[in-house]
Amino acid sequence: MIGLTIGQLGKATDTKVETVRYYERIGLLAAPGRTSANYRAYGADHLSRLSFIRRARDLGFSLDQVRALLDLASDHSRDCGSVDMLANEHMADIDRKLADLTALRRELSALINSCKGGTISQCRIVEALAPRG
Amino acid sequence: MIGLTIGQLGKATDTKVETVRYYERIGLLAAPGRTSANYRAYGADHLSRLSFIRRARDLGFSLDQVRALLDLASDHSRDCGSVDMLANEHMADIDRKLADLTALRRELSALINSCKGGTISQCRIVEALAPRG
DNA sequence: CTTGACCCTGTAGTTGCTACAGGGTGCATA
DNA sequence: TATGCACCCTGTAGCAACTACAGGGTCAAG
Repeated sequence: MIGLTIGQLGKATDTKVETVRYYERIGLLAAPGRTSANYRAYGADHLSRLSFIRRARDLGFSLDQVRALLDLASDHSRDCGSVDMLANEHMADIDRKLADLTALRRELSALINSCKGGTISQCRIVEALAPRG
Repeated sequence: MIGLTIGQLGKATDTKVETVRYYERIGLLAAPGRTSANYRAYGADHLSRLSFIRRARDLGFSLDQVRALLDLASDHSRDCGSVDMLANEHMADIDRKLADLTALRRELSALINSCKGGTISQCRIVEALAPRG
């Protein structure tokens, strides 16, 4: 028990206080002990777990994926294949998003290049958006 | 007045019925007339406006951006520079997201490659996520 | 002893829908 | 005529992942 306040924990993990409480509410972070004034008092275990959560979130894992990762990580004797699988699935997600965004970018870029100025009534962007407008 | 039902309008624009009603609720699509049975009856103007909305959404514009585009597009004599600006801002957003995702992909890829199998306790992925875990 | 920064709970807002529940309508068919 | 089915209506609650209050209590410094 090192007795961090919620604000200190937040600062240490770059997490807003409300977010920490939110993680507690949804059962991702265990409820800590309380001081006599009913303040949350966090220990080293909370700090490391929240660090894990934030790092995984930064890498784009959903809260559900983070939960799964935490479950997997807690069993040290388990084969790490399942962790690898989760990471690879997430990688595939990212690749899909990249492809989508790239296609979008191309289309929007073509649209923007088609605009040669003038008034809205001649604007190719507006025209392209509303084919029968 | 061509008298489309909400279902027909939805089919024509590839929009779910609930989504059409949602657009009406938030004031993006004008409330149409009603039949004697209180069914919504849409006209050509609704069809073209909803087409515009859906196309812009497909291109990744937010509803707020769509609203702005619709406002701009309604004034035909206006210079189209403002439309161009909005499109360019959106393009910049896309580029930022692309850069973020690419960085993420690189980081995650490095993480995945570091895993050489074995148990969780030796797993570099878990290790990298929880530096002091 | 007061000011300000922190803490507490609980609830509602954000974005863009989606999914009911609990009803009414319209058309075809037996 | 009844009955079934697909469609329509309103209103509300849910999703992710927070964020932002409102309306209070606590604590340390000056």
